[in-house]
Amino acid sequence: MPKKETKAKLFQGSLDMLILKTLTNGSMHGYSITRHIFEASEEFINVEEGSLYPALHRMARKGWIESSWGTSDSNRRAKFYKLTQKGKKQLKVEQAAWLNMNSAINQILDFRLAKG
Amino acid sequence: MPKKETKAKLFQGSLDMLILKTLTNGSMHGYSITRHIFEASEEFINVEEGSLYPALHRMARKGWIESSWGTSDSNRRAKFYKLTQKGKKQLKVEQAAWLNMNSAINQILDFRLAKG
DNA sequence: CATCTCCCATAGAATGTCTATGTAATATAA
DNA sequence: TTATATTACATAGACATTCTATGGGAGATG
Repeated sequence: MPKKETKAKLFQGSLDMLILKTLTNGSMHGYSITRHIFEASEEFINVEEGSLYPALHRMARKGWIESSWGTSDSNRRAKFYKLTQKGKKQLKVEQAAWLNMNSAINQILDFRLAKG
Repeated sequence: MPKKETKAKLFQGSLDMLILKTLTNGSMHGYSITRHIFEASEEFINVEEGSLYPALHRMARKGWIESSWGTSDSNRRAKFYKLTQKGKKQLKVEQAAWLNMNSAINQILDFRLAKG
């Protein structure tokens, strides 16, 4: 066996935020979004296509992102997504929630009984 | 309306870790576990009973915790759970995964294009 | 011309959390 | 002593999100 691939599973609920954040770097097509997330996370987070596309469609339905067909760097048909104002607001909301939950969880992980 | 209760939803996959960690403080019954988590998180994380008990049963099935009936501080019948060796190992695994994912996500959130 | 990489998409499984509901015993307040 | 609140366990079913698996097509590469 080549490598201990422990397949880092995403915490459910965090993908939207990662996509929104990635799109603050500018309009991007789906495939490219996963590449960015992969690289930005030092190859730790690999968003599966079966997670990505449903998420993008969901987010478009909610008005957080908008799509338009175009041509990718490698000259292929690709659907480009860009953040809407609503999406920018949503990102802020999700980042705040993330920070709160993050600190709450870390507090529990470091929790020590210091009574008396 | 009294308060803006934005109901902090748990990221799916983190509850087991919180329970395991809580039980490192010693044997505890279910209801008490949620109280501990609630207080340790500064009243941010309120684990619903519909989440808690299925989680406990799941974890018992996996051999991470063991249960036995006893009497609570308030003199009621309660099922006490304690960590097994397997559970302690599992906690380490989940904490490591949490730290990795945590740092990966935070990296993305702080991601800035610094090319050139 | 074959293969690889890029790019989109969906169905269905798996998982875990939530809401809602039910039960029951003890503690507390009226 | 009766009503209410709190403690404590439990499950069913809804819901949401991610995953695996699969399919297709078009341009790049050898």
